[in-house]
Amino acid sequence: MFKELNPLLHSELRLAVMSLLLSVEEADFVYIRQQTGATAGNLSVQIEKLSSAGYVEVTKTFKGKMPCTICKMTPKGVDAFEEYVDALKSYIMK
Amino acid sequence: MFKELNPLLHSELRLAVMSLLLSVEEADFVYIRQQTGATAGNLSVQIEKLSSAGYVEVTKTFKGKMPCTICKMTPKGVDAFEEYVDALKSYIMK
DNA sequence: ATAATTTGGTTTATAAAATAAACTACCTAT
DNA sequence: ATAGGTAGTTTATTTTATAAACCAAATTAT
Repeated sequence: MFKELNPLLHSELRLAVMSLLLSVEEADFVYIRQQTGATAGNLSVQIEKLSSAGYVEVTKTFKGKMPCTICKMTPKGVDAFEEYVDALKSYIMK
Repeated sequence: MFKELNPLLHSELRLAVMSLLLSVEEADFVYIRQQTGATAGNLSVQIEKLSSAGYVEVTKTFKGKMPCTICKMTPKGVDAFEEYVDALKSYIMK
């Protein structure tokens, strides 16, 4: 009847991050923050969750002398996202 | 960029209940429980939330001698659901 | 008849999640 | 040197979801 919704993706901010990364191939912390409107603290926590699930790969570099955290979706992340969208459809399509 | 997701609907069980009620016009507690696989306690809490938001109308009756809680989607609930689905699309359609 | 069991729930307690506030470290301009 | 900004992280608080415990009435078994 209703498919299970991956709780890691069923979160507004994490879903936004994933959606963003799906379309841009790579994005840094500041950009994601701007696009989502999230607070830095919240974003930091949620990216860490996506990272430790293996859905996004996080690389810490520097842009000049400023730290720069780059995020990139993994193939596993793409799969999870697609499965989530598919599951969602069991709720929103009648 | 990303539309806000109504937090009342962005919950697996409440979404399932709403989705169900959208298609059946009216359903009792036991039926919803069967279809969603939820525990009675969880379902009771979530229906109460949908009810106090005015998204579903709850009528307590009896079927024979057994209590029977009937739920029915309200127009406000339909609107909220549609808006939620629309908002979701800002995340899942690229 | 009365004792267990089941049904249809509600209430309360606990676990998990989201969010905000506070903090670190480093840079920049005054 | 200190005041303010950037790029985050950590910690604490609030909210939410879920499960466990409970209740009342009905049913079944003894």
